[in-house]
Amino acid sequence: MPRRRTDDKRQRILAAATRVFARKGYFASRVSDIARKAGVADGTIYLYFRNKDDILVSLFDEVMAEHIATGRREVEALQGAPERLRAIAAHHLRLFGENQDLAVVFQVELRQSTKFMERFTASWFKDYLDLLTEVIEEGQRDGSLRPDLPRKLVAKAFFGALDEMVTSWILGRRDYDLGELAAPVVDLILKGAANPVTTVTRGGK
Amino acid sequence: MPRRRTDDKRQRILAAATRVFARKGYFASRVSDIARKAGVADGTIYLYFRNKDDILVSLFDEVMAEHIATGRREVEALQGAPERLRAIAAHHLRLFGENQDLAVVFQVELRQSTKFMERFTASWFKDYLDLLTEVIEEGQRDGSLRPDLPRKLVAKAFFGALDEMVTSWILGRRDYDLGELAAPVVDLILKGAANPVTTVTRGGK
Amino acid sequence: MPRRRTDDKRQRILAAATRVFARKGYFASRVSDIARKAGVADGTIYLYFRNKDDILVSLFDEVMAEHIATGRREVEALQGAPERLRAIAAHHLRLFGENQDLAVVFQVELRQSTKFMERFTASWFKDYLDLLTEVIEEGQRDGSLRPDLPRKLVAKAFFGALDEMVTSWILGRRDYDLGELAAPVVDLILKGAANPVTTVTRGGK
Amino acid sequence: MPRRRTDDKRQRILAAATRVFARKGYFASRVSDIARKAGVADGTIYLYFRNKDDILVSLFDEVMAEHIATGRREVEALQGAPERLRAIAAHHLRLFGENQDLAVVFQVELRQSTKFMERFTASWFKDYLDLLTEVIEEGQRDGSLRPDLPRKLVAKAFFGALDEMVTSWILGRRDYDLGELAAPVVDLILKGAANPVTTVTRGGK
DNA sequence: GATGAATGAGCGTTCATTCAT
DNA sequence: GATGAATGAACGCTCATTCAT
Repeated sequence: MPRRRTDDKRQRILAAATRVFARKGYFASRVSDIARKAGVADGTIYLYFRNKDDILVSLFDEVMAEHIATGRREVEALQGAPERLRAIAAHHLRLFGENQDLAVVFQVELRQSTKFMERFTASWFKDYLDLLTEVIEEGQRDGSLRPDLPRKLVAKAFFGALDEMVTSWILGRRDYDLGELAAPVVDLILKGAANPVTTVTRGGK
Repeated sequence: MPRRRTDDKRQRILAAATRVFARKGYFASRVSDIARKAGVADGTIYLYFRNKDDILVSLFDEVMAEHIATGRREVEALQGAPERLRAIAAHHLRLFGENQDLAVVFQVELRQSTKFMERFTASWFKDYLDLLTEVIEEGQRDGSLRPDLPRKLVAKAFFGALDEMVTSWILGRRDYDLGELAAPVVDLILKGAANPVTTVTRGGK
Repeated sequence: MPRRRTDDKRQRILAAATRVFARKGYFASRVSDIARKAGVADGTIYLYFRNKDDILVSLFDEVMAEHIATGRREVEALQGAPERLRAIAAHHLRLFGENQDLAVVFQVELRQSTKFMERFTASWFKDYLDLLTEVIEEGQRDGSLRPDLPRKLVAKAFFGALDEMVTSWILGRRDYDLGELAAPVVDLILKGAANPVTTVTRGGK
Repeated sequence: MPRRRTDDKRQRILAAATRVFARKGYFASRVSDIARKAGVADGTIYLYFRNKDDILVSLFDEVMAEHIATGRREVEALQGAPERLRAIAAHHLRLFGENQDLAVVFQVELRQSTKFMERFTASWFKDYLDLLTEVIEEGQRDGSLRPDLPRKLVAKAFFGALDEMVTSWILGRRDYDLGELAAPVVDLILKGAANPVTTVTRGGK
């Protein structure tokens, strides 16, 4: 067995875990299933991860760290809250639409227990919400967004809407392109579902 | 210990299960924990439920059946999509705000596996989404809602926003009233986050 | 529910137990299965039997007591060991051939444990063997049977041969008449499998 | 405790199981009893056997495979059906006389359910009966055995007689040598229990 | 570093038996 | 006598983790 540069093995284990968790669920997945799929011995897993939980947590931390960073970079390259929210939504939906196993793990398996949920809330979710809140705050400051809505609430609602798109898609037939929902979702969140014509007409009087 | 006859026992088991699941998580909860809390013998649980899964599923089915029915009744008593959406949001947030253990079970424990998720998606969630979709459809027909947005997408986004309010609240300090978020969430979904002033500015000449 | 003369119930339970044990095996049979088949409540069983074991043991004791008595009576009506052994064999094979459930219980279920085996050895089997031994002893005394074979051994071999006929039949397709094996088995035990012609012819020369 | 590698462990488990099953009976024996006696952890049992049933079945299959092979070899080294039947009987009785725990398992525990019985009938018992039937057939062909008796019936009666010797011995005080019964049993089966002198004399007159 | 055999704690579920009615 | 709801002890098996090699 050739000694590859370490860490190739770590990646193989994470990739294997993503598939196995997505297909069988976290609890039903055996550490030995992951080991087999990764082509390593059971014990080897424990050279790279503290325990089974740590695999799930690491999987999540590493994937998310990268994608948040990317998201933040993209956002900084754009001007205006609407444009930025559009970019974030597109990024979010594309990420999961293109990595279905990851989506399942993220939308379902990661939410097994308050233990994971709290961890995820405290780390990645907080960062993500902060990013959204900053964008919204800026939008409120520059007048593109209504100043009377609580920023955090808007951020959560925006996330909730995106999150539900992903979950629905995961649990359904997945026979449409998840990424294409970005535009209408952002449109809804920005302009609202109410008919402006009516309002404007009346107001225009 | 007296040999009771009927199914106040069933209710006691469900109530005990709600507490135990909420505090320890579904997997970490032992059937014997539930039995002890309900004041019955372990075996008695199996006179009322097929197995541990069945407790969770029944818990969910029974609570939700009632609350959907209530929701639908409330909706029918009101006129206009905006009013109705407001009622649904208030109902949704109040339900979980007032039953925190139930909220934890519903937001976290029930979503831990695709098995439960799919069940929940196919039954209660479908009904709920249908209710929302009908309300939205009516709103589009009577002109109160924009006709250019896909109804299902609006329904999902609306649900997602509410769902996220509950989850955030559950995982946070719960130091505010969940029910009071109904108004701003509905306001956001109806009017949007974008600043109508911009539009008005043009009109404001 | 009419109060039949007691003991009809006991018989119904025993009959039900015979069927249930034969079909599912003693261990896999539930007391509640027997109760259902007998048309009584679970608890009622315990008014007639001490416990599950006691059902099997009673079943066995009662059936066997009768059949040994019958056997003994038949034997006493006949003259000569050969005739008597023929009658016993016919009786034995007919009993089980005509009561297949009983045969299964007797050949298989009753032999589950040394506990049952020892009980059965000490009671019915001992009586049966005594009967056989007496018949053989008489045969040896009156010159119809070889005096040089240990009586008990002949009795056991005779029983073993019959027992194996029943067991084979039970486990096989049961597509022949068990009772018809009585004649050849007795013929074998009496005259032996060796070819007498050869011996006699040569010796007769 | 050192981590051994191979399957002296398997043998230790089988040996332990034989003792435990013989002493407590199959059902009353706990997997943990076997593990303790074998000096391994409970879980280790399941590295070598599928489940508790598999231990019993394997025990049986492995022991019997060897002994049938030995029996067949012995038979082939001898001439004439009588000689061969004598060898088989001696072998059979010696095997169990010298392995009392095995005898108990074989005569009692293995016969506790039609499940095991059918398995045993279909495999080892069939082979054994085939061996006997072949020997008998040859004897009928070469004139040493009566041609008018059904071969299979003789084989079964022979087996039944031996089997009963073992069972009686097991359930009794075991205060005689089981192997020494081979000669009289074979003598009985070959020459019969009837008094030939009487018959021949009278008939010869 | 890598292996994988061994470990043993842990638990859902069954079902014979009891006993208040 | 009869019922059947309730009891709770009992156990086979799994699998995350360890560690001698």
